[in-house]
Formats: sequence, structure tokens, C-alpha cells
Amino acid sequence: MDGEASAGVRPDQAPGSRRRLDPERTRQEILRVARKEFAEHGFSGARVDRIGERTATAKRMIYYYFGNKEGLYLAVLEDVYAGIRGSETTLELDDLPPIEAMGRLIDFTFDYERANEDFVRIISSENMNGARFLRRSQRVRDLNSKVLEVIGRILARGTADGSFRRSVAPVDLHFMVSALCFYRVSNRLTFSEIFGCDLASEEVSARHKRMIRETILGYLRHAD
Amino acid sequence: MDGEASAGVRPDQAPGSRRRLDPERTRQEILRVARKEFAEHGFSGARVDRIGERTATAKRMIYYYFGNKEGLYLAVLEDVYAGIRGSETTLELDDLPPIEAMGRLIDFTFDYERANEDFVRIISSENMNGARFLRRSQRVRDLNSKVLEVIGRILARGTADGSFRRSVAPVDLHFMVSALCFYRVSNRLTFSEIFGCDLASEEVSARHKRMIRETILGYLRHAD
Amino acid sequence: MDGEASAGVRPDQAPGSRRRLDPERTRQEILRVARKEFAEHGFSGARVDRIGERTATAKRMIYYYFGNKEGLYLAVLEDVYAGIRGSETTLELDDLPPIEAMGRLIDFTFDYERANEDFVRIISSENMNGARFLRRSQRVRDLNSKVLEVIGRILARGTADGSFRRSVAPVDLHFMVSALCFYRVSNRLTFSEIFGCDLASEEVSARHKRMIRETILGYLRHAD
Amino acid sequence: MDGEASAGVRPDQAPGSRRRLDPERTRQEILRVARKEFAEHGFSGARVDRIGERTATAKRMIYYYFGNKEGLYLAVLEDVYAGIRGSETTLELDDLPPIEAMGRLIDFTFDYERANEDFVRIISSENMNGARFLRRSQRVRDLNSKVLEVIGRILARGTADGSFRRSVAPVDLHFMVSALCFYRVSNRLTFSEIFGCDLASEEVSARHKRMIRETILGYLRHAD
DNA sequence: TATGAATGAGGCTTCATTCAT
DNA sequence: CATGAATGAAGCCTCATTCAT
Repeated sequence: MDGEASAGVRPDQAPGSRRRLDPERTRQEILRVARKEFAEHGFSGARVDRIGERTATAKRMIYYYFGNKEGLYLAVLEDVYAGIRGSETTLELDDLPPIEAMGRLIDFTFDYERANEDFVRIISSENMNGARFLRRSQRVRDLNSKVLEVIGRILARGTADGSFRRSVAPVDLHFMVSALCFYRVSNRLTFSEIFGCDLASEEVSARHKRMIRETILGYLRHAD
Repeated sequence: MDGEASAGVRPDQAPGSRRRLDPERTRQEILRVARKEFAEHGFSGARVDRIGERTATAKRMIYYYFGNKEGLYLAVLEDVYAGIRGSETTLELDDLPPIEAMGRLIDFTFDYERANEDFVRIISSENMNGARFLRRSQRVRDLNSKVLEVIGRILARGTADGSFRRSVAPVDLHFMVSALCFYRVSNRLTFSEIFGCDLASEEVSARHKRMIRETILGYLRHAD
Repeated sequence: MDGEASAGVRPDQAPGSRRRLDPERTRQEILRVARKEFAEHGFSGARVDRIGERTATAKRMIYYYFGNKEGLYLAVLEDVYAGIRGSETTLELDDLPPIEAMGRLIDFTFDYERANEDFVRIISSENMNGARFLRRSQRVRDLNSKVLEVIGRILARGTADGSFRRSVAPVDLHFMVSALCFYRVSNRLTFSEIFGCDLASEEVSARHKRMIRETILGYLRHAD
Repeated sequence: MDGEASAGVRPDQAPGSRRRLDPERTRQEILRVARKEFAEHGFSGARVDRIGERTATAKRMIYYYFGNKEGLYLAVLEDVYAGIRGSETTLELDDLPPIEAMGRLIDFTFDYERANEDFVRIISSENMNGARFLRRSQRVRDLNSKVLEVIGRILARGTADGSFRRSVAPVDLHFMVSALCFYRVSNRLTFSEIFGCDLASEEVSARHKRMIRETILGYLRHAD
């Protein structure tokens, strides 16, 4: 998925030129490396130097494109949120029966967070930062408002057709799904270390995926 | 709840005097200040200088008692884990009916994590660190093994008397309780910012406390 | 003889300007200042800050070019050894009669060590360090292997033509020359202080230069 | 040789007392440990803390007995010089024939410096210090003046009876003996490292001991 | 456009030393 | 006499960033 696709293309490039001259590609490469770095070390633990070293382009370009470390982090944060919300919109849940729709949303969230540890770690890091970068980004907030609408529609349909006997606010349901899926990844290391249970393993993942879906669906279906 | 308990004790001491020859108290004060600092900024964002400034004693004492920043962090980590596991052991759940016992454990976890944001943030930070400090501390691992035993006994009793129709591994149940209670605090800032729902408020907290308990107990009671 | 050679060159440069984009020159200046500092105070007594202050460039550049204090010291050590061994190779002793060749080598060593107190002090310092930096440097060892070959050739010729009646290992001869020339400089201060004899003075130096040459040549010439 | 001789003596000591109360013994122990430390690391590399740790008594006692690091170093320096000059006075060379007397003095110096690396290293260190401590100590200067008298008497007798055909100043002869014996120890590490010749080995030591004696005696005996 | 060189501010830590008991 | 606790000053080094070409 990561952009090395068209290597060697661009015939308009002089053979003796020092570097490729594709600004957007350079930008994307920096962004990709930075995401890894921020995900691995958080904002204050991340090193601009390390990002520079791992990028084909020079460190100076980071400042050229993103202004400073904070600007780069903000760009990564927006990028990462755009990823999940973009994926969510492809789900087409409105045509499924409520229980199935909700199950699919839960599964999707589970799979996405499991597959995108970077996303999880950057949001953890953002919470450590006091969410001060998120607060600056109108774009991220816009991106996220859609999930609640999706959930709201499923809940409404489920309540209407009697599949769900429990009345829940969309934000509360999203909270539970998110908590259970996110924590598995965000706290994987301490949890595994302490309880000797590898949350990343196939076995535990499969078990937890089922358990989480059943827990939440069970909550919606049973009123007491 | 955070340690201001014995401030101002020791009346025989001149208030402005610099030298306090009370090693344990000095140690504890550093630990308390450090916990705040590490909780607020994570390991790499924390500043030894800031901890020194906010301590009545000199910065130098940090190194005297804890060796270095890492040693101090490790001490904080152990302290913080000892706190929750110590509190858990006072619950006396073995005499309660299984459902009530489990409900109480869930409520306790909810309340504890809500009241101890430091604990939550330090564990988040530890996950950002790759759990490398936790890995060094046998003490923390020992402390934590007890929770699973407590949960195991409740589950066994509930299965035996028919209160619980679902068979769950203790570690999986602990995972769910922990995830739901922890995420509320660890991700409070981004969640609130994005969804405009203040997870720290009394109203939402009360609602979630009930919801979490019902969700988990519901899962245990209903087999499908 | 110490490196002020090219000071004030580069007339096209504004005298008060801070940024000099001449990396090799910057590197050399740091090296020169560092040699003085390490020679004067040894490794542990030397202060990186002092080196920084005495350099036109910023202290930060020390780390830019040499990594850390140890790296800088190692560079100085290599530089200093390269100096003497480089000079030795210009002697062209193979065309002289053995006695004269040996005399010239002794004189050279005497003069070089007298003129390069830095060299002597840094090697003293290295011995105080347990030779731990030298051990890391393959380069220094390579540089030094040549002297023994030079001495070996002179000894062989002298034995062959009967000038030398004593059979000596090259390393032992080098030891004596080095000891007598080195000690004069390395122990100058304590020796002068205790015996009231200024080893650095012209008078004593001239006398010792003759004495050392005669002592060693005498040893080679007389068998008993 | 180092003072633990009378352990457990002193019956007047209360059994419950925290530590032995023998000031002179405490002083000597500190001195002994400090000598090792200064010999190993030089003045600036030596650590008061390390001396404190390796002494049965507490670090505070160092300051009690010696004032500060400099005072302790000075005491060590005097102690170390007193050692060699004290030994030299037991030689009784005046009754031996000049050549034998001189040979014995050379051998003594060789053996003493070989056996007392601490002595050598502390004097090296003192030279790195600019001999500033030595300069403060009248006592050390007094101690050392005697060697030259001893040498002077041997030389006079040798010149008188024709054993020595060379006229040498006592200080110059002392210089040569000292240089050859001292350098072997002071520069042992760099020399061995570079030339792969272990100066501390029995084999090389025996060879050098003979060589040094013959070199110097040869110089005295042969006029050209 | 792109880059190596340069940098001030501030980070963590160690040092010899003194205080209070 | 003896000791653990406490300390200011200064050490080495890293950080994000900007300059000059």
C-alpha cells in the first residue's frame, strides 16, 4: 500500500539529477516514516533526526514541507484519522439487518485497529499530549462525526424492528466498541507482560473478536 | 486521594529550614511529584528538572534515591501498580453472591481508574515505551497475578450455582472490565474532543458505570 | 610548531561572521584546541566546554564531528601518533652508515619529543587511562609498526659491518631511545621541582642530547 | 604488606560499638585505598565516592582527616615518595666497589619501580597536574635530595679509582636510571599495545634489567 | 530544489562537599 | 568519633531548528 509503485517512471527527469523532484512523493514518504516514528515513540519521544535519516530526502525537507515537528505530527494525526474514517464509509451497512450491520461494524473496528497499530498508538500519544494537536484540527473533528450517524441509523432500525430491546445513545455504543477494540492494541504490551496472554496472537484475537461482538450485541438485545 | 495526607505534620520543624532529615518522607515526596510528572508527560516528555523544582528537596536527591530518570520511573510504575492491586485485595468478594461480587469488582475498577488518572496515564505511557520498564520489574508481575485468582473464584462460583451461563476465562473477563474502565480515562481527551461527550462528567460517568456493569454481567448471564 | 599556520587565511570572509562553511577547517580547529586541552589536563581533567569556548565555532560542533568526548580524544590520539610516525618516515636513514643513522634517529626522537610536549602528555594520559582508547584504534597500531623496521635495518647493517658488537632486539633499542627522550618531557615538572634541574633549558637539553646518543651508541659498540 | 596485621586486637573496644575507634588506623586505611584510586585514575579521574565506598569507614572521614580531595592527594603523594626514598637509605652502598655499588643502585631502582606501579602512576599523574601538589610539599623535596648525594659519592669513588672514565653529574646519572626504569612502568600499556611486547613479563623484565645496567655502566666506563 | 553545516537552549547526570544528628 | 542525608555547581550531551550555498 505504500507508494513505491512507480519507481523509475517520470521520463522527464534528467538522469544526472541528484534526487527525484516529485514534491508530493517526497511529502508522502516523510509522512509515512514520521507515522512510524511517532507511533513508536510518541510525540516527545520521536526524533526529527531519525525521521530524516530514514527518509531518502534530507532532514531539511521536513521543515520545508511541514514547518516544524508539531506541524509534522499534526499532518500525521490527520492522515491517520482520515484512514479509519475513510474505510468506515465503504461499509454500506444500511442494507443489512440491524444485528448483522452492528456485528459487521464491530468486526470492522476490531480488524482495523488490530491491523493498524500505528493508528492506535498515535491516538494514545495524542491523549498523553492533552489532545492539544487534535484540538487544533477542525479537519479531524469533521471526519469523525460520521460514525455516530452510522451507528445511530443502525440503532434506530434495530429498535424499530425489535432486534434491540435496549435503548442506547450512539456515542455510548461507539464508546464500548472502541474501548474493547482499542485497548487490546493500546495496552497489548503491558497486558501480555503481566498476564502472560498474547493479545496479538491469532488464537486470542479470534476468541476476543467473537467475545466482543457477542458482548455488545447481547447488551443491545437483552433489556436486563 | 493523592498523598497530601501528611503534609504539614512534624510541627517541631522550622518551616523555612532547608534540610529535612527524614529520608522516607523525602523519598515519598519525590515519588509523588514524579508520578504527576510522568503521568502528565510520559517518560520522554517528563523533565527531571521540573520534578526537582516541585520538590521541597533538591533535584540532586532524585539521583541519590533513585539513581536516574529510569530508576525513578520504575519506582513510580511499581508504586502505581501496588496501589490498585493493594486496594483490590481489600474487597472481600468471596462472601458475596457471584453476580453481586462481580458487579462490585467492576464498580471498584471503574471507580479506581476514574479516580486515579495518574495510574491510567502511566500505564499508557508504559505501553508507548514498549513496556520496557515493566519487563524489568518482577515485583509488578507478582502484584498483578492476584486479580485473576479473584475473578476465577467468582466465575467458578457463578458457574456452579447457575448464575453465569457463559464459560469465560478469567483473563478474558479481566480484559473486558479493564478495557472499558481504562479507555474511558486513557482516551478521555480525544474522545471528548471528537464526540463532544465529556467522559469525566458526573452524568456520563454514572451512565457508563451502569452500562459497563450491565454489559459484562449480561454477557455472563446469557449464553447466546 | 602547532598549527597556527593557516590562521587568517581566506580573505574573502567577513572577519566577524559566525558561520564558516568550511568543514575541514572547522574539524581541524577543534582538533587543535582539543589536543591542547587533553595534553594539559588528561582525558578526565579536560573539559569539553573549555574546548568549545576556545573554538571559533560552537561547542555543538564537537559532537557533530566527533560524536562525544571519547571520540574527540581518540581523534586527537590518532592525530598525534600520525604526527611523529609521519615525521620519522622522512628521515631517509638507509643511506647513512649505521652509527650515523642510529645517531640521527636518536637525535630526531630527542628533538621531536622535546618540541612536542603535547604528544608526550597525551601518551602519558593514555597510559593513565589504561590505554583503552589506543586499544580501539587499529590505525595507531598500524602507524607504529614501521619504526621497528627502520631500527631493525640499521641494526642489521651495523652488525654486518662490525660497527655494532652488541646484538639487540629492535624493540629493546626503541625502548631505550623512547624512554630517555620521553621521560625528559613527561617527568620534566616533578624532576625539575625535586632536583632543581630544569630539563627544558637549552643547556641541560644540549647536554642530555649528547649524553643519550653516546649512551645508546656506546651500548651498541661495546660488547661488555 | 598492607596493614591488616593487627585485626581484632585492641581489647579495650566495646563489642557493641559501631566501628573501631582507632584514628590512625582509619587514616592509614583511607590512605591506602586513596593511593590505589589516584594511581589508577589520576587526580581528576579519581572519585572521592569510590574511595569512600572501599573504605570501611564512611566518606565523611576523608574530609575529617584530610580536608578535601586535594589534601588527600597530597598526603598520598608524600606517602609514596617517602616509600622509595626510605628504601633507598637501607642500601648501604658506601662499602661496595663503585661499579658494584652503581649496579646495585640501578637494580634497586629497577625492582622498586617495577614492584610499585602505584608510585610510578602517581608521579605520572602529578606531572599531568603541572606538579602543583609537589610544589606545595617541602617534605617531598627534602626526602629526595639524598639520592643525589648517594650517587655523587659513588661517582666520586669510581672516578678516583679509575673504574669510571666518564665524568657525569649525579643528577644526569639519576636521570638516566630513573628514565629507563620509570618509563618501563609508566608507559607499559601503550608500549605493549603498540609493539606487542609485554614489558611486565618476567622474560622481558629480566632482559631489560640486564640491558639497563650494562648500558649505564658501559657509559660510565667507556669514555668515547 | 536541495543539502551539509551550524547552533542555542535545555536535557540528564556526576562531582566534591557540607549539614544535622 | 562517626554517619546518612543533603546540596550547588558544573559536567557531558541531545534536541529541534536555521543558515549559507
